[in-house]
Amino acid sequence: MASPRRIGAPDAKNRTVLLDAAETVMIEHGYAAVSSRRIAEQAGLKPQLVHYYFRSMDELLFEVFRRRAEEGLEYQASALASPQPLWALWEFSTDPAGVALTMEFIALSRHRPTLRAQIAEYSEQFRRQQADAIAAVLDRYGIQHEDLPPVVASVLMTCLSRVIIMEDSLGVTGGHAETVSRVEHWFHALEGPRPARPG
Amino acid sequence: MASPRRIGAPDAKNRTVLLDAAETVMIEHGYAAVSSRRIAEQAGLKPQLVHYYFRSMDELLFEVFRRRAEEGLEYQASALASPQPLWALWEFSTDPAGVALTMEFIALSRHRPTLRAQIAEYSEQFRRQQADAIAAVLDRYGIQHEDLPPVVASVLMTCLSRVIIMEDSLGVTGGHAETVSRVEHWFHALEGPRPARPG
DNA sequence: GTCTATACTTCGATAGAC
DNA sequence: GTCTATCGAAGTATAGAC
Repeated sequence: MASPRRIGAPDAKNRTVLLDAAETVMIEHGYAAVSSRRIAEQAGLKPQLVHYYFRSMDELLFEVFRRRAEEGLEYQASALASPQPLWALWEFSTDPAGVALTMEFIALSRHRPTLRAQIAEYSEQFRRQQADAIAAVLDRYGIQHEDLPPVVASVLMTCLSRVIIMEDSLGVTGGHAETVSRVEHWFHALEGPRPARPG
Repeated sequence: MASPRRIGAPDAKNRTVLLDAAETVMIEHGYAAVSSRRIAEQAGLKPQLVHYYFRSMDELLFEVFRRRAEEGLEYQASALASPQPLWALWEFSTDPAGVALTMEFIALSRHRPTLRAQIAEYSEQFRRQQADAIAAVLDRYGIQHEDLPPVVASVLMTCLSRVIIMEDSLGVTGGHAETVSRVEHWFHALEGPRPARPG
C-alpha cells in the first residue's frame, strides 16, 4: 500500500483547528510560510499533529482550498438571488482576505501539479457560474449580450478586483480610485446606491 | 558593524550567472523555490557562492527585481516612440515570463517588508510612466480624457494582462478569447493590424 | 482514536582556506 | 579576490507509545 500510516478522523475537532490555522497563516504570511511548525504554532498544537490528520502538506493545502471553494460557489449562487446582484458580486470579489487567498492558491498551483488540475477545474466552474449569473442580471436590465457578453463582464470584474486589491495591500494605489469609481458608477446606474454592509 | 563578512565584486561574472539562475528558478518554480542550493544547481556553481556575492537572500531577490525593473522602464519608454505604441505596450504586458515574474514579486513582497517598499515605489513609477505614455497616444488619436482617463486605461491593461496570462498558465481559459478579442479590436481600430513579431 | 519521540533532509549563513 | 568546510535552525514525515 502507498501509506500504511494511520490518519485522524475527518470530523475531529483539531483537524478543523489546523485547517483554520493554515488558512490564517496563508492569508497573513503567504503559502511559503505554511509549514507544519507554523500551522501548529498558530493552532496551539504540536507540529506532528499536522501529519497525523493529513497525509501530506499538499493534502492539507487542498483541503483548505476545497472548504473555501465550496463556500464561494454557494455564496455566489445566493448573490444572484439578492436584490442587487452586481453589488453583491463586487463586494464578494473585492474582499481582501478572499483575494489574498485566491492569489496565493494561484501562485501555489503554478508549481504544484497535484493541486493545479483541481484548482483550475474549480476556477472554470466559478467563472461559468458567474457568467450565467451576470447574463440573467443583464437580461433583467435590458442590456444586449452583443454590447457586453456576460463572460467578458465576469472576466473584467475578476481581473480588476484581484489586481487592484493586491496592489492596495502592497501600498500601490495609482489609478485605483478613478477606475473603481467608473465600475461602481455603472453598478449605481443599474442597481442604485451601494447597499449598507451588514456589520 | 552589521556584517564583517566580505562580499564579491558587483561586476563579477558569476554574480550575473547567479542572478540569471535565480530569475529562471523564480519563473519556473516560484519564489518559494529560490534557495541558495537551488540557484547554485541551476547556475552550475556551489551553494555557498550565493552567500559570497549576496549579503542575504533578500538582497539577491531585490537585485533580480531591480535589473528587470530598470529594463521594464526603458522598454516602456521606447514603446511610446514606436509607430504602434498600444500594441507595443500590450505585447510587453502579456509576455508570460514577465507576468509570472511580476506576480511572484507581488506575492513575495506581501510578506517581505524590506522588499515591499521598493517594489511598491517601482510599481507606482511604472504606472505613472505608462499613464503618461497612454495620454500622449490618446491625444494623437483624438480620444478625450474624460471618455477614457489614461490612468484608467493603464490600470485596465495591467489588470487584464496579468490575470488572463496567469490563468492561462494554470489552464483556465474561460472568457479569455472573448475579452482579449475586444481589447485587440480596439487597438486594431486605432493602430491597424498587430505588428509581426520580430522572432 | 489521539498524540509524541525521533529520523532524515534542506535551509541560510559564516569562518576560514586558498 | 574567490571559494569551501561546516554549523545550527527549520522543514516533512514516520514508527510507535498512550
